[in-house]
Amino acid sequence: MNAESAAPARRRLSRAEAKARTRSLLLDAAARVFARKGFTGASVEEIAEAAGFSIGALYSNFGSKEALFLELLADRHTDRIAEAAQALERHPSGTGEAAAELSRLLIAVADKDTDFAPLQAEFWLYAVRNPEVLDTMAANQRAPRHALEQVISTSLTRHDAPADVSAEAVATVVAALFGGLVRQRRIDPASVPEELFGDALRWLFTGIRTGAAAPSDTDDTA
Amino acid sequence: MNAESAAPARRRLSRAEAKARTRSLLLDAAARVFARKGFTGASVEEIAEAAGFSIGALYSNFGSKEALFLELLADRHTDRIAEAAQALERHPSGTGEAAAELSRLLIAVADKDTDFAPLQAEFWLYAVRNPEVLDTMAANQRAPRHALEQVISTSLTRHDAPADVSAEAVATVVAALFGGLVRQRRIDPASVPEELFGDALRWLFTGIRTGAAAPSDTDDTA
DNA sequence: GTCTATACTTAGATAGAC
DNA sequence: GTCTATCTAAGTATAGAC
Repeated sequence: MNAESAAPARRRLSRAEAKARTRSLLLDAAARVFARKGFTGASVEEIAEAAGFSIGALYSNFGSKEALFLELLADRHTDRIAEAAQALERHPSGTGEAAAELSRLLIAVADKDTDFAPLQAEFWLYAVRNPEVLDTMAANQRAPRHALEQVISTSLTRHDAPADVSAEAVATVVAALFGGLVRQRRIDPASVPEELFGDALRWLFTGIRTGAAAPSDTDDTA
Repeated sequence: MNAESAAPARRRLSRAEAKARTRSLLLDAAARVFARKGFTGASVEEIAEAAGFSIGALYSNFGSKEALFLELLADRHTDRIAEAAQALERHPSGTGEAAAELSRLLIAVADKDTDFAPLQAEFWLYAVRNPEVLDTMAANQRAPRHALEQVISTSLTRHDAPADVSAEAVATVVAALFGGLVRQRRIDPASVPEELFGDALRWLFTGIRTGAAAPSDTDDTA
């Protein structure tokens, strides 16, 4: 029932360790409460209670409610896009199995990790309303987005895609589609069946291989 | 400076007309303030002031802040998806010009109508957190989504797309991609250049014509 | 039908006890 | 390092004047 029995093989926690643990628990609780109530709707009292601490403990670890939120925004932005990139890497052979696994990932995120999409929406809204953190958000995207871009890049070259198709553009499209479909599934699950994301990816990559974008580049001259 | 000079050829407003006008102005102001501050962050005082009225006038027209928000959610949900469908209808010939016009629409929505995406996000968050309005949101989507579906359906049959590709599925993908790219452009405009949406649509429809989704349907038997 | 003044509630943040 | 008590500000909603 006490803290010592919960720790696996560790002695009593040092002061620094205890504080770090409190911080971590507060951040976890904050992610849940912010996702469910929104940034302004969430109260520091509710966050502190959800973590099992008092308001005072929260303010002893974070300067303000906003600072707590910004720490989440900067640190815990582990985009599910990174997982998508890993899923693609696991299936270098054909696009069929990769597409199926990405479909499963989308369904899992939408249906199981119910706090994910609302928290992302809160981050996005905060960034749009507070332009000073726009860079932070863009920076957070960079790593997972780059991973996705790399996987897509090798896939494009292997399938002899037209040279004018940039992996960055495709990665942006895939990520946007992922986020859009996750949201739509929360509104109307029937409209986003399990295989839809995989089907869309197959359509997309087949179309890219066929070289559909090239003709548009010469439109200006006509 | 007074109300009479503003009205074109109309006499003094009747009581009912004046009240309807007040309601309309309050709804307009509410849309702006909710988009900029969020549902919980917006105060009825700020909404009333933005409309040029007092708090009392607001409560004389709406039962509560929530009722005002819900009226916006139900009535002013004129999705930009409907415009996308119209843009597609204007170019029945080839996909090239239609794709270009949809690209322009996306850029216009993202860059000019800066309140649109945040307000949609607020609606979505509210619906996710208050499941009793999920049906309302789904119902709001139906009309514009159906229009988009019809345009896509005729386009699919004209181009001899595989019969197992449903227009509903494609419409969902197009709408999700639209929303996702609009949001991404607000975070990092450079990552969503003007032609990206059009390129993605060309890839998508080329891939569909090629019949890329068919093989996945027989996976179960293998 | 709209405005002014106000009652009531909640939430963010701080200070001092332990 | 965390908790209890409290101060202060802000916001929803109402009641009665005009």
